[in-house]
Amino acid sequence: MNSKLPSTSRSLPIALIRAREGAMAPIRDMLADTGITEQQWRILRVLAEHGSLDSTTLADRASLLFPSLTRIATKMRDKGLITQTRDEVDRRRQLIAITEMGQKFIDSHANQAAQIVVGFRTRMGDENYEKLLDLLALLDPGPRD
Amino acid sequence: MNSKLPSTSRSLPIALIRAREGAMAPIRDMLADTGITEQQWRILRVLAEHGSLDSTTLADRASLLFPSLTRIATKMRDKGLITQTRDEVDRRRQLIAITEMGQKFIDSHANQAAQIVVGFRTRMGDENYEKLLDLLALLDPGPRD
DNA sequence: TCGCTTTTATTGATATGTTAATTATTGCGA
DNA sequence: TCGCAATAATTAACATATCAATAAAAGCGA
Repeated sequence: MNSKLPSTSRSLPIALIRAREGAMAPIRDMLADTGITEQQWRILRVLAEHGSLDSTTLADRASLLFPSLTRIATKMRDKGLITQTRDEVDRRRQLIAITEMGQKFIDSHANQAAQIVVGFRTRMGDENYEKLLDLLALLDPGPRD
Repeated sequence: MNSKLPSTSRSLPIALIRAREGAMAPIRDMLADTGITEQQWRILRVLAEHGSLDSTTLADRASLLFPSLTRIATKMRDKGLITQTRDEVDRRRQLIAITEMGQKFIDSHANQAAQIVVGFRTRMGDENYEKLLDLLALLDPGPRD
């Protein structure tokens, strides 16, 4: 038999997927009917926090693959949420910044988003919440300068 | 400003995504060039563990949405990895079982997959590993009852 | 400067995620 | 039994994930 393999109920990848579903559900609810997707929300959050960023850094911070970012950014630019400008020094590079409209969207949902976080902290306990973030960081592969 | 929102570097959803990337990377490497995707591997794993299952239960155990399962199952049947049979009592339902070919694929990769798990346990420490699974379970939204 | 390599970004092709609409059965109450 | 709500599965439509291939610009050594 395959007693070598752990039960799928204790499988780390599956546990991570299910946890993500649970963590994202309230945010998904918040974004429903706004026309903003989960990934677009992440991009706006990162830009609001760090200001203008080059594409590579933005993709890393928002945990998106580059090709995904390319396509999402095009849509967000068309919707007026971000701007894309060529780096005049290195014309291969591109700088992405949040627009006033994008910032307004963040502002108008900041309270609700913060409440969602409070909800999880309350539900799990502050200590567990912090511990979980620390343990997850151990699995984090990417370089986060 | 948005000091209400946590830094994206301590964002639970982003941490979960990045952790999943880290956890899946070795499995992705293992499956590369086999023609079996990550999701197909999960389905085979669940079927090998539980035997024949109806679609709804399978989707839940493999953490897949129903429409995704429909498409993936069709491909897996065409490849000879699983079988799909109508429930004769309730013709709406469908039973899915692993084939001998599917089981062989599991068997031929069980050792390698088990080694990957050992690697993570070693890297994080057994105690942390178990603790992480317990904490993730707190976020699990649970089966659709 | 020329040619080659590297880096950055886009595009292509396929698979999956996600919600809504649709179809096929079943179950149930008037 | 008829009609309709509920369930299981599929299909549609769009967005994203993922890897491969390509294009464009920059860097670099002969």
